[in-house]
Amino acid sequence: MRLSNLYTKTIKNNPSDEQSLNAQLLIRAGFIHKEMAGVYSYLPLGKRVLDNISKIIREEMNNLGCLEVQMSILQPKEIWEITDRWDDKKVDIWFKTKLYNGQELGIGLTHEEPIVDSLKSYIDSYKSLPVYVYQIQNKFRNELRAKSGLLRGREFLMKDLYSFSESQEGHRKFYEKVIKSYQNIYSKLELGDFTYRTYADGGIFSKSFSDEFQTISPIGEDDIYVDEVKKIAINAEIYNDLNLKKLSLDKSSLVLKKGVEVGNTFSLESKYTDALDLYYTDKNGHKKSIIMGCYGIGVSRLMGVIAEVFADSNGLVWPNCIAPFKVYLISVNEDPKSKQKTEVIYKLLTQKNIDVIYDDRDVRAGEKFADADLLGIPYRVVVNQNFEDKQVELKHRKQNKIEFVQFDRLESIIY
RNA sequence: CGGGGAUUGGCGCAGUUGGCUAGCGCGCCGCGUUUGGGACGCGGAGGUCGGAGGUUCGAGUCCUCUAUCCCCGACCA
Repeated sequence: MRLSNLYTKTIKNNPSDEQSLNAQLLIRAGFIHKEMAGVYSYLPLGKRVLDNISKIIREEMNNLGCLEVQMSILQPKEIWEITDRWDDKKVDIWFKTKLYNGQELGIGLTHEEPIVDSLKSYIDSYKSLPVYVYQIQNKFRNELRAKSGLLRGREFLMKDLYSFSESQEGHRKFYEKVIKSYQNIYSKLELGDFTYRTYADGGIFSKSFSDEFQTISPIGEDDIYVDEVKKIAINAEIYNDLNLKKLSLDKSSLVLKKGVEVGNTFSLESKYTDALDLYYTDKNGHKKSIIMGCYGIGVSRLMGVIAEVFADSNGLVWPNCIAPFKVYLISVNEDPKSKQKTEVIYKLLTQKNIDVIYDDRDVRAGEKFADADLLGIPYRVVVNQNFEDKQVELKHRKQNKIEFVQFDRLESIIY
């Protein structure tokens, strides 16, 4: 993409209506636009990051044999009344609306009820189980207080996976596979070293713990006790002697930290499936309950967390795999032929399917460097006099040193 | 929902004890000089001060109500 083609632009001042680093930088760099408190639009650059994160999650889900669906945002109230989750006194974060005929509708805040309800049309026998189905969609929650930029919004992108198993053993096995898969996702996003599987309250439906994935950051809302050796943690909400014993955690090796919940997995037993009358018939012809699990990852929240934790004083720093572009290509004005040469390189890189932003603006080099840094593009390539020897200047966003490499080698360095 | 802070061109801000044509920086447009870390000069465009009501000869400055945003707390299937 040519920068001259990008309608967004960077700004030097932090917006006055945002305190959190992630929102400040993402707005300054033109990744997101604030519509109202807790509601953001994703601009061309931000959309690419969001899609790249989704892609990584999607790959992992597909590897587990999960199937992606797109569910409706508008929800009929009847199915929610069955599980007693329609009443505002029970679930106080609903956005609701009405048809002209007066029929009440909910704006999807989660999708357990509708997915279970829809499966009734297809699941009746043990032969059709298990079912693993996921969605990556916007969810809407009327939070009393939106905060921290992308970390707690009223409209946000979320991946939710729902599993339906015929037995506890089957469920348990799959559940642990999802945990593994989540760990892969956080590793790929370069958050692995400081994202902890964290035991948390299982909720009213479950005797067991639920699992949260908490990324350590001062901006986090959760207090968690971390065992840095065992690489697990326990949420302060359930921190007590009994639970420590259950989890064989030793008080003396736990450190209190702030965490951002970037994922959550629940065992739901058969609470929703029973309630909504989704059963299956086993080999012996007996009607049996279906064991359900749900597994969420906040995609837009992850974008905020990553922006937040990797940023430096010059701006954003994206991990390679989710950066909106891999290369920020710059021509310099001191060399009169630089622009022509850069055009050539731009075309070559593009042909090789490398995502590159070509800063073709007629501005001074310093401004381009500053923007390259602010946008957090992993590789900066500058074309100057050295190109006569097929050399271009290469700089990694995360490092300060500049190296000169043969143009042909770029492809092997950039991935 | 309780407490605190904020709201003035696109963005960030300043506006004395109410006083005459509401300023500054960034950005934007034009011309010129520059050209490796957000250059500089000159010339422009652009705001009626979140909204409503009130006090006053006179309100961005005072009063009342209200909306929105941020932070802390409560809350977070």
